[in-house]
Amino acid sequence: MLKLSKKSEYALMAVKYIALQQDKTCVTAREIAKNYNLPYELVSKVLQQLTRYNVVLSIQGAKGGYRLGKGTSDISLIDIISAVEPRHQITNCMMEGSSVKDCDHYDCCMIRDPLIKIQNKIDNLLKNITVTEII
Amino acid sequence: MLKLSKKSEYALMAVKYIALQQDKTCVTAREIAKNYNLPYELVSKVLQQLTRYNVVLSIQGAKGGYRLGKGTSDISLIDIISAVEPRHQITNCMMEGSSVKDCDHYDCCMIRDPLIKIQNKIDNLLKNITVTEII
DNA sequence: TCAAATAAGACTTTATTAGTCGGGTATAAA
DNA sequence: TTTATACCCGACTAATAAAGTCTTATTTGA
Repeated sequence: MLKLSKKSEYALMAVKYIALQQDKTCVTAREIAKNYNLPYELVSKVLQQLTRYNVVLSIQGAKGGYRLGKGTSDISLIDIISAVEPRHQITNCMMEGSSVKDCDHYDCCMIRDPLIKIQNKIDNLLKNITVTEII
Repeated sequence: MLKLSKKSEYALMAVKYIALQQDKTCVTAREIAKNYNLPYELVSKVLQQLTRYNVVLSIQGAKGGYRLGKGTSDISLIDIISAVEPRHQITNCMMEGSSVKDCDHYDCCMIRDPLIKIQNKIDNLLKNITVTEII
């Protein structure tokens, strides 16, 4: 269905929000959730995943929160989406080390090559849009 | 997750299969299902949807089956995918006539415009690949 | 020490996708 | 005119994935 998950949407919103508040030392998950009326737990979870991939960095404890891990022009949309959606591939068979076990038609599949090309094009598309462009 | 549905995969496989058998007057759903070991009912359903959108045309009755509705260079991947997956948009809010009811953050959404641009780029990508290119 | 914040994972609910089934219609050929 | 083969269509079920909730632990500034 080529549909973006809520996680990805929330991640994009969160990163954009943080990017727009760069004057502050950091921004809390609660603030983002409140501002956009999103479930706090999910926003929180998404930010934790973004932290693991260094898209944002976290400051723990009271007065803690999140700030960007790099400059806005160094964060591409693929960084954000793949952080929260590690298996964002359009089909199972194009994941790292995929094989017959991921697909009943691995051997006879006639559409894998074209799909891999499409996957690469979509990835490039998302790679070429940075946070700078969306703020 | 930007993942393609099985329906779309089967549709692509079916169309490619038919395109490769153009010497035959038509190809049955059963033949396609057997050849790729796909569930017949699903292949059948997918072909019916492709028929509605004139991607293929159906010949009813005994000795019936399917053949392409247009030339291979006139069928793009977006034709095939949108036939079986009418709501293939990356988010709900970019469907024809979408409004506040489709999204809790329609009014305050800060990422809609960039996402619409991405949607358009993906659509163009799929529009520019025809069946000719994948056979 | 306390309050506010992140971290992490288990769990539940809901939505979507995938697959199945049954009955209907069309048509070539015996 | 009967039969076999094939498309047509919608309802249903099962499986999977996404979305959301809850609980507990850890960090740290005041």
